Amino acid sequence: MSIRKMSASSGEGWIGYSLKIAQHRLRQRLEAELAGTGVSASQNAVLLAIGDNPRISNASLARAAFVTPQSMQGMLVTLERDGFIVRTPHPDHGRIIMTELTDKGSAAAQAGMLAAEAVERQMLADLTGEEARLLGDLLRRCADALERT
Amino acid sequence: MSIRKMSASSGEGWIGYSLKIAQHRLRQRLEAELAGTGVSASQNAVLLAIGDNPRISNASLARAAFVTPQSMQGMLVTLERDGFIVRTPHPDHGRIIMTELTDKGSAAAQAGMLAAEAVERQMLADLTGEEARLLGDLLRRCADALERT
DNA sequence: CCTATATCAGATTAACTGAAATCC
DNA sequence: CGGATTTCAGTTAATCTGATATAG
Repeated sequence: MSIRKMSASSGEGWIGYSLKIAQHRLRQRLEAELAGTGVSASQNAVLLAIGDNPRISNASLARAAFVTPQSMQGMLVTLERDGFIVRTPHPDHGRIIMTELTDKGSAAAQAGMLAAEAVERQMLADLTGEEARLLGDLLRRCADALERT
Repeated sequence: MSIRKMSASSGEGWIGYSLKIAQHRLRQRLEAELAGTGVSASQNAVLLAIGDNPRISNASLARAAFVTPQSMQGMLVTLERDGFIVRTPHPDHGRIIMTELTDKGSAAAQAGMLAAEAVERQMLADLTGEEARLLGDLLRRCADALERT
């Protein structure tokens, strides 16, 4: 019952497939690298975003991550429950809640940053600097092309 | 409460980030394109794999998709419930169950194929043929590099 | 006995829609 | 009133680990 080829329609030829595989492996490697820190790859991305934009609101975070406010809300609830962030109401604006990293969150973000760097390095290990730069450029152009309605 | 920049650690500079965004948009566009067919992008990938490998087993499918047999099992249960596939025991081998597309499943796979082609075309719209070929090559080399333990 | 296959049970994560309350 | 923000409630998809049964 071997896998004969997975040819034609379902696979290898498509660049979209290569994109999916590369991203899948990148995520798996990052999850493995983050195993000790107690945060997932997704949570790590959120922590890094908060570290760069202290006191950011849930709605802003959601927009930045291209998800609904409800989805981001779910992640923030978990991160707060686990002590990585604190959320305090905005002093002036009654509805907005500011999200900041705790010490634990900062430490996790720091470690996550190193993990992300290590995985990125591994991913690009076989590419020249020029090839890496080109890859980033091509990916951004693909993302832009996909955004057009 | 604008997003000022999302600079440094959390974003734009990283190729891993560009990879994630490109794949995210690709998936979103494909989901939109598949909206009428009643299958998700993940389900579509499974249908195409079955179309290419009739009578494939769950375990083989799982290996091909890099997920656990349990995960694939869940997808197959849903696809069978919705009438896209039929699963019949292997005549000789008692344990193996063969998965095949129904007429409905074949039609969905056909439509999904066209949708995937359309989205791939849009993604590559701004790239030359040579650039597209190069992108595929670079992505495969990244995926290979990430596979090394 | 060992391996592969299928499946059940349970848990988690991350996403969604819909609805409601609150603020500016 | 309109738009933005937060949050609750419910749902779904897709993943995981662990345990079980069976076939070869």
